[in-house]
Order: sequence, then C-alpha cells, then structure tokens
Amino acid sequence: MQGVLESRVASAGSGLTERQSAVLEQALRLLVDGGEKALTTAGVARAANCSKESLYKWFGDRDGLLSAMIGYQASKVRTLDVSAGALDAAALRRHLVAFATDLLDVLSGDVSLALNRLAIGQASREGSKLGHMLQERGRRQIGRRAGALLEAGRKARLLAFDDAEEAYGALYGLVVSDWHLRMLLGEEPSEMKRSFSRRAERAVDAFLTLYGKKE
Amino acid sequence: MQGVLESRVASAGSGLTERQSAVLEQALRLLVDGGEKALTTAGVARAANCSKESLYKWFGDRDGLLSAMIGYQASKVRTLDVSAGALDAAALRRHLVAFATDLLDVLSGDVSLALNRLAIGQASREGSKLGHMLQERGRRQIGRRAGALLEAGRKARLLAFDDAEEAYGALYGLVVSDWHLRMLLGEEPSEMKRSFSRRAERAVDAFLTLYGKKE
DNA sequence: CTCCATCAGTACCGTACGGTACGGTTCGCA
DNA sequence: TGCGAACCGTACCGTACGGTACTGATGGAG
Repeated sequence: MQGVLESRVASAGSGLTERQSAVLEQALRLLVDGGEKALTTAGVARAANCSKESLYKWFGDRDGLLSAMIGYQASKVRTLDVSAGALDAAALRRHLVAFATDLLDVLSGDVSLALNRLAIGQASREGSKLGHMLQERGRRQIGRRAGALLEAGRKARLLAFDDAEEAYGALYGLVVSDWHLRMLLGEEPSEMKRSFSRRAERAVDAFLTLYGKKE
Repeated sequence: MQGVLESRVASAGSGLTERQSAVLEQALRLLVDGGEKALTTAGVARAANCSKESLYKWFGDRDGLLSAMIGYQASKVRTLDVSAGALDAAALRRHLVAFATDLLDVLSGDVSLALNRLAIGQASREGSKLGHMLQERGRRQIGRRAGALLEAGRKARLLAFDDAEEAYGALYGLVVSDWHLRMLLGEEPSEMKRSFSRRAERAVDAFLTLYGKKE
C-alpha cells in the first residue's frame, strides 16, 4: 500500500504508478508499430509483462486504456513558454520559425500520428471522446504558445491583427497546409522532414507579409 | 449473362453493375452512419439485400470492398473545370472564392469524412493502399482544378508566383487551416458550416495579398 | 512466522467477424 | 418446357478479441 503511494508520488504527477506508465509506454509502442488492430489487451499484457486482469483493474476498460494513453502522452509533451523578453522584428521571426518547426516536428512524430489515427478512427462512433481529449490536450496546448507569441508581437507593435484566432489559423494553415492529412493517410514522412525548416521559414515569411506591421 | 453486360454498360462506366453500385451505396451509408466498425460484410449484405457470397464474388475481399467504395465515390464527384474565359481581378477572386467554398463543402461532407477516417484508420497497417487511393483520386482531382485556376490567373497577369505547388499549398492552408482535422476528430461541423462562405472570402483575400499582382 | 494484498500467467467464456458452403428461387435462353 | 447461371438467404466454421475467474508466487506489515 505504502509502496504504491511512493510510486505514485514518484511518477509524473498524472496519478499513475511507474508500472502503469511503463505499461502505457509499451501500449504506445504497440500502437505505433501496428496500428489500432495491434493494440489488443492480450498484446499489451504480453508486451508489458503484466496480466490482463491488472490492465482492467488499472484502466477499467479498453477505452480507459486508450484515454490513459492519450493523457499519458500529453503529459509528456511540455510546450516551453515564450521568453517574455523584449521583441524586435528579427527575434519575432526567429520565434515564429521555431514555433513552426516545432509544430511540424510534433505533428510528424510517430506517436502523434498514431494517436491521431486512433482518435480519428474512433470518432465516427458515438462520443468522439478521444478526439476531444486530443483536441483539448494537444491543440489547446500548442495554441496557447502560439497565442502568447502573437500577443507579444502585437504588444511590441510588430504584428497587426484584430482576431487572434484568425491570425493563428492563418499561421497554422500556412505552416501545415495538407501535410498533416497526407502523413495521417500514410505518406512516407522521411522525404518531407528534410524540408521542414525551409518550409517553416517560407510559411512565417508569408504570415509576416499578411500580419506584419510595416514601419 | 447478357443482362449483366447491359447493366455494366448502363452503369457509370466504372466497370460496375447497377446492382453493385447500389450495394456500394448502401455500404457507404453504413460507413457514414456507424463508422468502420459498422461496416461488416453481413451488415452490408443485409442492408443491400444481397448475399455475402455475392459480395465476395464481386469484390473478392473486404479490402476489395473498401477499395471499390472509394473508387465508386470518387467516380461520382466530378470537378467542373474552370471556364477559360478572359479573367479580370474580380472574376479571379470570384473563382477563387467558389473554389474555396467547394473545397470546404467537399471536405466537410459526410461521405468524405467517413472515407478519410476509414483510410486513416487503415494507414498504419502495411500498405496504406486506401490512403494512396484517396490521395490520388481526391486531392489530385481538386488540385488540378486549383492548378488550372492559378495558372489562368498567372497568364492573365493577376497572380505572381514561381512555384505553383507552393501557391496551391498556401491557398489550401489558408482555406482549410485545421478545420479538416477537427472535423475528422469528430467536432460537430454544423456550427462551422454557416461561416464557410465568410471563411472562404477571408482566405482568398489573404491569398491575394500574398500572390496577387499589384498594378 | 503468518497474514494479506497485489500481481503475473493462464485458462476460460461469450460474442462477433471474415470467409465458405449449401438449398431454394428467379430469369434469361434454347 | 427444360437447362443453367446468377443470386438470395442462411447456416456454418475457424479465429480472435474483450472481459472474467482462478492459481500460484512475491513481498511487505504486524
């Protein structure tokens, strides 16, 4: 009992035992390697050297396991906040390019693609609970970083926009375009990844053309 | 035998009998209503009043059925080509707005979302054959319309761009942003659809700011 | 040392699905 | 009228999965 408590404290604060986190790690690995079809309770139990009974005790249900996987992965990705230092045009551009590159890197990541595929596949049936989780934990998170960055740019009179949401949408669209969908559909991302930085710069330049304040 | 031949001729030229097209129609309906989980061979047979044996005879396999569904749906969507008349700035903008609105309408359609979800769910396992089909039959198609439109704009000295693919990517991103993904994840599109036309106009204005030739 | 909780491993159950086989029916054709 | 192909409806088979129950081992608490 006490042992469990210690482990729970030692974990990432997600209310998960180290053991449970390790199980989720293996489950994510299975999902990445073989898709949802490979994510069976027996498979997870075998891969993680635990019993199915424990799986059901910890996560209650297969859906509970999926939710826990999303929550666990989201808890691992920490988006560093923008340094609130004084901004000039060059620094803003650098920050925007860094944001764009990070965005492309995150979206093209193995685990991100696998979880998005999982949630999308689950979205048709009633609930789309996983979709909401991904949306809330993922987009909200990265949207906040972008929002803060854009707001800082406006405060420094380097950006001009009325609707921050619209500006963020334009930035996102210019950066990502249809690449995310193409990767979700299985297009090999190895070719793409090389041109990420160039793509990020081009997109940021276009964004600055649209929303940058000319002095 | 002859009857089959007649029916085949009478169909949309996809090499499909009317009966088979009707079956695919029911299959699409099942997929839209209940997702991939609801798309069972027995379910399709029941919904289409045909026997499972016929399903396997016509489509060979469950994957064959899925491929046939994508091909059938793609054959139904015909993208009207741009009228090659003389373009002025207003006409170009109108055409671009029409394209953007159509794009949003297509992407938010029931069947499109369901098929994309299906292909994405299938993408992790070996092949991603469905993903390639969707990519080829869907995006190529709509990309050609956009490409022709952009090229016409350049010929009329209304647009300026070096890389047509890049310009198309910018247009697509500005129009769609992350809405497609959000709809795929299950976000209710009823709210969104109302603002499609406004969104299309805003996106086209931004695109023209980026690539429009100032006179 | 004893008790008790937890957990791994496995066996088990019900169900549902993909795929096949078979009897009965319709319909074009000779 | 009789033949044969296509087809519907259904029954059937093997398998695989989600979920449960049981057994034995481990390890900490009193």
